[in-house]
Amino acid sequence: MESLPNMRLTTQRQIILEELGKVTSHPTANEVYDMVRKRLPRIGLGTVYRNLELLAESGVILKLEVGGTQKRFDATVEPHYHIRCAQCGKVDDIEIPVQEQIEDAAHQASSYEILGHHIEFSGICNSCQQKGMN
Amino acid sequence: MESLPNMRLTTQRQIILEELGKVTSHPTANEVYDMVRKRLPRIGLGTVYRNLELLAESGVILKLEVGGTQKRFDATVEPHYHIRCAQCGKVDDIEIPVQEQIEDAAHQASSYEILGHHIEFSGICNSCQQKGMN
DNA sequence: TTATGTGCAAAACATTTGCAGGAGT
DNA sequence: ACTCCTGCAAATGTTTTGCACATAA
Repeated sequence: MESLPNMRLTTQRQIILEELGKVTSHPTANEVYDMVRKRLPRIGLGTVYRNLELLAESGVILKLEVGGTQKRFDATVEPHYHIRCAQCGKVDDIEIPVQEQIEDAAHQASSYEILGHHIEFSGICNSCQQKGMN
Repeated sequence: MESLPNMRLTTQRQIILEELGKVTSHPTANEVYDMVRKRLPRIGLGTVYRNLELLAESGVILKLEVGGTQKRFDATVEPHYHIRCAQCGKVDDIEIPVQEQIEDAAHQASSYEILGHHIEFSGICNSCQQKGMN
């Protein structure tokens, strides 16, 4: 989990990490591609996917397996939960305490070796609530 | 949420529902397709997708947006949580009490209108634990 | 210098959709 | 009859991969 183990510090890697760090919006790979392309116009989408995957594997970033058709990425690796707008698909952090004790409950209830958990709320975001008013 | 509202009771629909009801394994669309094809060899994969989608929309079945690349489907619509094997991708139910109160916490913490929540544990299933021993 | 990474394009998957013919009600 | 539904195949969207060249260490 140290930073960038076994990995060269390439320009592409660096800029992907920087751009992901700038936003709180949990972008998809394609959105990261768009952000990065403004600074590195010749970068390939494949490179973005490869790097996001590698960075997630080494724990530098988080790969979110939330609802919807695309994976999303998050520069914040500390445990936290998410809420996803059922209307527009946007994903935000939700600041409620991490429920460590439910992993004990899970351990009691299951023969799996428990590694972790994630809570995803679904709801309607502010701007979709607005739009729904007319 | 009543059963099959606004929907014709076609053979395909009926058998998809029956087959999904037989298993507790949260199959993917493709797995449902394989199950159903044994009884209806000429059914199309598109039909399976269309019906799973429709049945999920009307609340007759559950569409699980869990980790992994494929959506999974569940004949049990009562709220419950899942655990996914980090190794083989298998998804099982996990029988811990539904944490209703965290939706109140979420309501306090977010400007979203909260609709629901889901908890997904990750772990290593029995048979993958076995395999890991050698 | 050499293993790792990149750009590009093609391939691989998962899912959706258009359409002409078929079947519930 | 009159919709709604199906099978088929093609299209779409997302992610992965092969390969020749480039580059960080």
